[in-house]
Amino acid sequence: MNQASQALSPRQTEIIEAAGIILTESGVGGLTIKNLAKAMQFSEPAIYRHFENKEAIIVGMLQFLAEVTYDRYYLALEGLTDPEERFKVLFKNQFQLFKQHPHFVVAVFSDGLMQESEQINQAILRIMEIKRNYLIPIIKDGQKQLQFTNTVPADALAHIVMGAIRLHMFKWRATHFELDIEKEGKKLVTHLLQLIKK
Amino acid sequence: MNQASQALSPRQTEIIEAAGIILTESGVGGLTIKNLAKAMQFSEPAIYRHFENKEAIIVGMLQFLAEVTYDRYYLALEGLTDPEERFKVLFKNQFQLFKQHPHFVVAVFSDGLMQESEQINQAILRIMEIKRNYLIPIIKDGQKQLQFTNTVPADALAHIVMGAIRLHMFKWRATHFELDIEKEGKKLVTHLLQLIKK
DNA sequence: TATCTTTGTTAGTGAATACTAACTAACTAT
DNA sequence: ATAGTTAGTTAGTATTCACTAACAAAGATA
Repeated sequence: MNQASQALSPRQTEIIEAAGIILTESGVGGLTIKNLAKAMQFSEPAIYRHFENKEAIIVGMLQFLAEVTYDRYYLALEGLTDPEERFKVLFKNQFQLFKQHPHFVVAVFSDGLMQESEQINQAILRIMEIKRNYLIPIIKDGQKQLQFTNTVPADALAHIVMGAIRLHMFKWRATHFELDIEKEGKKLVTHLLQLIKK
Repeated sequence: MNQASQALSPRQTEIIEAAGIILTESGVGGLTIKNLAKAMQFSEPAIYRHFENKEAIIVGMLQFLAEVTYDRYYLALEGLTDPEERFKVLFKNQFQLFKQHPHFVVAVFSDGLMQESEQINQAILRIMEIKRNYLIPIIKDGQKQLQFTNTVPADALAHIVMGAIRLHMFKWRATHFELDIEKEGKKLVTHLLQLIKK
């Protein structure tokens, strides 16, 4: 069995993906070892050949999400210099990513996953931090170039922007992924830019 | 036993308050009938003399929160006409309310509460709607009086504002209610106003 | 060929959960 | 006084959950 933060085996990846599908379709309450085993088409104990316990599966999923997020944003922003363009691309990529993997949204918003696991708690906060670490330099850069407003500090702007995006995804999930997250998201990003531009 | 959306008996109110305390201290996972009975200092079956089932307790709590929210904002805004002042007072009141009853925040953010209960889901969305119904007229009024920007539609502004406030409360809960929600909240409201003011 | 490792199986455990059955003491209305 | 209602009790149920023990088959390795 692999250790926590090491590379995942193919089987582990499969299990994590199955967990994601269950999460999307049945919510937190549906994510049981029994359902997971059924989805994998093998017995419950077989799950424990690949993960120490249920917590490790969820942490693995969140860590995988964190890595995918990090890499994806890095690639997308590579070579771009204009703050407004970087801002747009960052969120366009986020919406694309979540559209492809809606269970990521369920995972990040699912409080029930936490319960009493500090590890899971931390993993969720880390994903938010990754986003923040991309966003803050973009905003600061925009402020320096006098494209974005300087009347509000960069971290406050980042808070407002991230709050709006989070709420957007919350609504998307509340509608059972029916609204067009990319189209509506693009509008939201435009509005956000109108507000923060000078 | 009282019906769902009727006035609560004193005992029901006590149970709901106990549920709130448990929610704050132990999270969603801690909110069991056993713990609730222990907090009430009587046996588990006695709970069922006052509520049909666990779902009814949670729905009762959320409905109570909705009513308190609605009444409180109404009183606070009574007589005020200036949009900026109404905006400030609305959120000041919200922060005060949540500071007094931190479990409300846990309840509203707790996805685990939902699981498969459409009733609970609806109750949470209704609380958000109440806030929105207060906020939108304030913003529209501010736009009409040319105090707030007209470059972004009122509902988009409301979305951005509510997202920022929600994230603020999320962070407050993530720090186990340690940060000063009122003080930091006031800063956030100032920043929001700086953005949306002409 | 013989042994070890990997990855699956069947069968089952203990703990927790929401909830129920049956009973009872105290209060209340007639 | 009597009968009904309210609000509690003890004891227990069925179900679900994460997880374990013991075993087996297949492939890798010596």
